[in-house]
Amino acid sequence: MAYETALTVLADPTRRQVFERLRHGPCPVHAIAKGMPVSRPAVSQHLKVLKDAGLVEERSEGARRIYSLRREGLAELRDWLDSFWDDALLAFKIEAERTHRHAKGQGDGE
Amino acid sequence: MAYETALTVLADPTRRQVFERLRHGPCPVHAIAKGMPVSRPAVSQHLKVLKDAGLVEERSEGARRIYSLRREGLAELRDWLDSFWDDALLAFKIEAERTHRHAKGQGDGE
DNA sequence: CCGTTTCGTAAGCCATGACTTACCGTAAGG
DNA sequence: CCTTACGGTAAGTCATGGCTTACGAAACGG
Repeated sequence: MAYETALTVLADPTRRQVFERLRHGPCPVHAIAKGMPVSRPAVSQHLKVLKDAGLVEERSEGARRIYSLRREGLAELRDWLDSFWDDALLAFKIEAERTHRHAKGQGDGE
Repeated sequence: MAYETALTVLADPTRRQVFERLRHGPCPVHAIAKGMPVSRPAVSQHLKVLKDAGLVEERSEGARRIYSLRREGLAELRDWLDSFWDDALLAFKIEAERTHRHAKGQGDGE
């Protein structure tokens, strides 16, 4: 799953709350919904989105669906963030070069 | 700035595009807007949001405002992501304990 | 000085998506 | 069986927020 998906999905506060609720460990839907400011169907909808994004996984246990965290779903987002630090040095180098030949006239880029 | 802010702000595709545009280096507004699917005012609005979130910074240079990346703005989000890996071991340990005394009756949590 | 470039802000429109209630299956249990 | 717990899905409402056009203000250039 692309980092864009994780970003979009985790942007919603309620959905993030659902997600964080699963840090403690696997949990059935009704238990997640309890202590949450929204209705149970709303939680179900959030869980579906989280599952489609690969951020949680679901297993059936009789009548209940037990949801649990999928930390690998965060991997791509983490990598994306890391990539910014990677090219920090690169950007610095480029800017240093530019400064050297103090090109002022066409410095706007693009 | 809290990680929630970075998450919310970077969730929008267009705004993310603006943000990524600055990876190459500082850039005035009109240059960012060029080659973007939206109008210049839209870009300005995105830049304001990004600035308020501490993800970019702005410096005046004559009539133009030069925007540049602020990688520190991503730090909290990175830490938040990292924290999930931190408690992965912890959760594993807890679950292991639970399995040991095979507590079945009150396993639902909460 | 007047026109042009650069940019921010205001107002208004409209699509997206989060939430609700209502309903329908399935499993457990008397 | 019939009832109750559990949970997914549908339909409809409504607020959030991203986009546009229009305008105003500051610097630059002839």
